[in-house]
Amino acid sequence: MNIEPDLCRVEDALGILVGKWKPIILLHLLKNGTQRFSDLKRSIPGITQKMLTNQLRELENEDIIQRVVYPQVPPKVEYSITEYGRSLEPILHAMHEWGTNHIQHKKQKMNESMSK
Amino acid sequence: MNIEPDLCRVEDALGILVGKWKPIILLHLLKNGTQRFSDLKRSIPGITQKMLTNQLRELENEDIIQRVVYPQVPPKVEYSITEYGRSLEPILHAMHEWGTNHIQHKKQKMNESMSK
DNA sequence: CCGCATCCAGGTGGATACTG
DNA sequence: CAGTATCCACCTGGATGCGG
Repeated sequence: MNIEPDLCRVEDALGILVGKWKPIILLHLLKNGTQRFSDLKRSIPGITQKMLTNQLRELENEDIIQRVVYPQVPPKVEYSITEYGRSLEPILHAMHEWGTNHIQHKKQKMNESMSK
Repeated sequence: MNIEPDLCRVEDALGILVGKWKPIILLHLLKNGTQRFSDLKRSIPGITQKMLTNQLRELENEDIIQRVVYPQVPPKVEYSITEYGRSLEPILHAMHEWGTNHIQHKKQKMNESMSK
């Protein structure tokens, strides 16, 4: 891994995952496969239409997800992870594992300082 | 990996890495070991004292780095990665690899759309 | 040498209303 | 059903100056 600012690419990966709803959107698409806009909206409590559209566009621009429009009334738009997008899965998984362990780690620290 | 909002811990890991200078700080400490405040400041072009202090504090609060103050004049403060903090290294490494590949992927997409 | 306080610009995300 | 447009509150991070 190169640490020089111009050669370090950690930020590039980070930038794609960062966004209030991006991880959860990706996890839904990874787990459930192709989903309609309304499916995602229903599955993600609290998200607004604006933000869902916004985050989906950004992921689409990076070629992480695919958007398919069916020209019909009422409209139907399906989203799915691209083959390329799947390459992010190990990273998401590693972060989930680490995060889960981190919760435990913090609890321990808490207890240690309590019992002083 | 659990996808339920309350059980998904991707955000927890992400939150620790997110911050304009956190990845670069961590990479410096991982690569070079213990560093003084002024060492880090010099190694990271563009960072201000305020932000360096700020980001170091946040990492310290999560037990990722350790801060040691030598009570002397002029002051001397050393920062280093904790044992626990090292558990983030695989994730940073994976993100760097992915990011490096992503640059290539984007170039390909560029060329494809150019030659149409 | 290291850190804090203040002030401020810009970006991110939420609420709401409207369109094909 | 899916998306756009507008307005606004908040947060992050940059500039600068002071202090032990």
